[in-house]
Amino acid sequence: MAKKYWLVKSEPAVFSIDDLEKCTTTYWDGVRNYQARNFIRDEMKKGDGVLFYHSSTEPNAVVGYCEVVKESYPDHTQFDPDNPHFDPKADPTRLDSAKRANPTWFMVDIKFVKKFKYPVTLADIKSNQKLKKMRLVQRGNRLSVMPVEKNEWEEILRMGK
DNA sequence: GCCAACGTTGGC
DNA sequence: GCCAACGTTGGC
Repeated sequence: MAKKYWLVKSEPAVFSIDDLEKCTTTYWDGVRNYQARNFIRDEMKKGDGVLFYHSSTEPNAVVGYCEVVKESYPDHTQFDPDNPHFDPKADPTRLDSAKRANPTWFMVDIKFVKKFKYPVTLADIKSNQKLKKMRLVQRGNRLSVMPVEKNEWEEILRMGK
């Protein structure tokens, strides 16, 4: 299976590339969108490259990249009423319920690889012809996890250094 | 803070 | 199954 490429969004006020650099490896929890869930559950494989994008900040930018180090497993935060990502529909009141055995939401582990010397801003991406087709810059795309083409990955790494 | 886009929910 | 209402995302 060929290596694939992804982009994940994070608000740096919540979790930034610096936070990832500090902890090195983390689980990517809290994805609550079915399309993004399917990418995580079915398609993200160990060794895949993941661009790390800061959203809702100034400037919005791809700030580095990381790597998938553990493939999909249940996102435990869906079951925890005290967690902001709690999902009452996924919640099994009983620990042995079928819902816990058949979870709705999944996560992967990602590991820090590199912080860009030059963050690749949203404006940079929009003004680069080679990146016109990126899902990130297509109309109304709110996915927090999305696939990236190999040539787009290479171009962004080239821009960020 | 505004608002467009779009996913989800719930009444029918 | 339709669709209006509502909530969230995220750029500006």
